[in-house]
Amino acid sequence: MGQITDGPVPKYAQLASILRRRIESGALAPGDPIPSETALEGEFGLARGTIRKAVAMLREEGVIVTTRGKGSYVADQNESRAGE
Amino acid sequence: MGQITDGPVPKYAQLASILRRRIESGALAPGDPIPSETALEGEFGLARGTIRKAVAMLREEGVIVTTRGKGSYVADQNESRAGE
DNA sequence: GCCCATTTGTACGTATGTATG
DNA sequence: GCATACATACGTACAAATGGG
Repeated sequence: MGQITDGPVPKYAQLASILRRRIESGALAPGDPIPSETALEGEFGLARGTIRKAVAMLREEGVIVTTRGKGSYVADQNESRAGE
Repeated sequence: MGQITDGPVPKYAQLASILRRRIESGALAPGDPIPSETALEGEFGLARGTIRKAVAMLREEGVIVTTRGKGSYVADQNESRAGE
């Protein structure tokens, strides 16, 4: 479950989908921290650059908010979402 | 001597080799402190992240022992070494 | 106990090089 | 050429532990 597979869909897009589902399902609630890039590296066996691309997608969607030196957190529902 | 060079060998691996030699040669004896990360930055002109990778290698080899807030020290010879 | 400097630990930001399809 | 993916490397920020005064 939640495994990244080789195929036509880029790994970073797959990871973004997995994290997005965790949030939409409520497994990760607003204010909750997203696993760190290092943790996600270990969990999915991806390079950090790939992790960062996935996280950047969610950030652009307004799903998460990132603070340098601290981490990424699930955004509040009424937070502004780009491109909506 | 002991300089880090550009090339196929990663800088963190080069630094790990240099420190390992200092220990194996006796220049650093069991119980002796390893220079702090800041000191190694200055001595070798490397970023802290690179220093930390080298030190992590030696720690995994069981060559040194690290305590947060104190520093890293040359391990005793009969200290357990992973993967031996 | 409290401050403070030092040191390690953790985390994100950015850039570059290599390899592959 | 371009996007993907990995690895290396440097920079910056925040956090926690240690020890001295």
